[in-house]
Amino acid sequence: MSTGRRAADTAYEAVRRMILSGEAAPGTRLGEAELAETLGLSRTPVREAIQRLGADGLVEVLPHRGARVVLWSARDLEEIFELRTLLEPYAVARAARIGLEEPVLAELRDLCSAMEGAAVEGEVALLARLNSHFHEALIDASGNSRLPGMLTSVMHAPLILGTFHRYDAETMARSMGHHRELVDAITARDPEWAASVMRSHLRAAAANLKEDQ
Amino acid sequence: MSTGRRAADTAYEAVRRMILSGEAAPGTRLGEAELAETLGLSRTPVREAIQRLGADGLVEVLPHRGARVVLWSARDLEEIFELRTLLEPYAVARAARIGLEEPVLAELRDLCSAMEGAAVEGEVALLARLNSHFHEALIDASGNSRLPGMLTSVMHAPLILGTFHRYDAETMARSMGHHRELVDAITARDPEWAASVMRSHLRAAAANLKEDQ
DNA sequence: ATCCACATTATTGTATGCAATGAAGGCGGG
DNA sequence: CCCGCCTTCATTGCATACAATAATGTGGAT
Repeated sequence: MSTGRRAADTAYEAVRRMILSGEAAPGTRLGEAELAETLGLSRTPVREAIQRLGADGLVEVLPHRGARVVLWSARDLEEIFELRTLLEPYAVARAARIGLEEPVLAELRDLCSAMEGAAVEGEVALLARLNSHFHEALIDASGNSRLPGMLTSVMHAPLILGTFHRYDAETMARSMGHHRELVDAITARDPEWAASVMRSHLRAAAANLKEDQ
Repeated sequence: MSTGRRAADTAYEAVRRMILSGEAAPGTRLGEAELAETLGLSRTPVREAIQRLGADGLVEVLPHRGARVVLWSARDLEEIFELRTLLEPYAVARAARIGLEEPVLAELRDLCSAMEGAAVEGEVALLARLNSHFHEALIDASGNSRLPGMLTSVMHAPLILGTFHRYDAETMARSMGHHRELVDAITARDPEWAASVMRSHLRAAAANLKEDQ
């Protein structure tokens, strides 16, 4: 990935990072002038960045009224997990059918190990990041070049972060187990197996989210 | 839908229309200054419009090198139809489960009639427009507010247009039949039926596309 | 005291000028 | 004659000034 040298890219990444890290909480107003000053840029690239984030579904832009970091309702989470339940099993089934190169499989296994480590240490933020990385890698491996773009709007880390925070030890272990099983299913080139595990993985996450909110 | 009074909206709709109507053919370069002059605006709102179209997947923007109307490869079509085959059956199943108000069903039936008329008259462009409208209505009826946005990038009329152009009389009649059956399945509140018909509808379209390219 | 109208103000939307980047063409060397 | 470098040019990217809009606060009337 090229470190975009355009100011608009800088702004995009900076604001995105603010949102994903939680520094800019949901509902926060994103004033163009304020951001521009903070980032040492003019309003033009900041404006472009905000629009892009709007297209990503991370901020809500109202004409003549500025932009705010989106607030997720219970219904939003429900919708998001339903769409993921539809698309991600498809992605891993495709990946399993195509078959992945050994280096890619190794990378996935490494991510599993790293996630297990983070889970044990209780480093939830790191875990959320690694988890996103893992899912993104699988989606990329599907061979459908449109899938990653389609899922960006429903794969935002704040959601996942919220998910992990609520996990007890058993649920966490189960989730980590799903990851391993997923890689094994793909390695075995069994699309049905892979898709089923992914469905379980996502429904388990959705159930956990539902139960306490 | 409000007729956006912002210049950026005007530009967005104008350029979008150029592309969807075929006035701006795939591969056409979209110069900011040129468009701005044509539309009687400055480059700023035109730029915003182009970015939005880029997010929609209608134009390809290369840093420092401008924007072009996207060119669809056979692989792109394959990917698109696979994703539609995943998402649209889900949408109609949901619609069937929820159940639609009679006025909505009536509107869908009217669309069927209008499409049948256009098909008989050979008005392919009109048919494509009505068809898009029909599918969009179904997607909106799914009750998942994220689905429409997700599908915009794969529901662009030029593709559909190309599809209808190749249809012979029998294939066309079958396609129109699918539409009617879809509405009936939803009216009967049978999710499985609705989803199956939609899958057939889309696979038939994909097969037709494949066969002659 | 409450409500409405109006002026004020903060912020977004648009235009324009300048800077920076990439492409094209010409010039010189091999 | 062909290849590579350098200059030139068109176009995008960015900054800033100005215009338009919506929110806010104030004053007066009921």
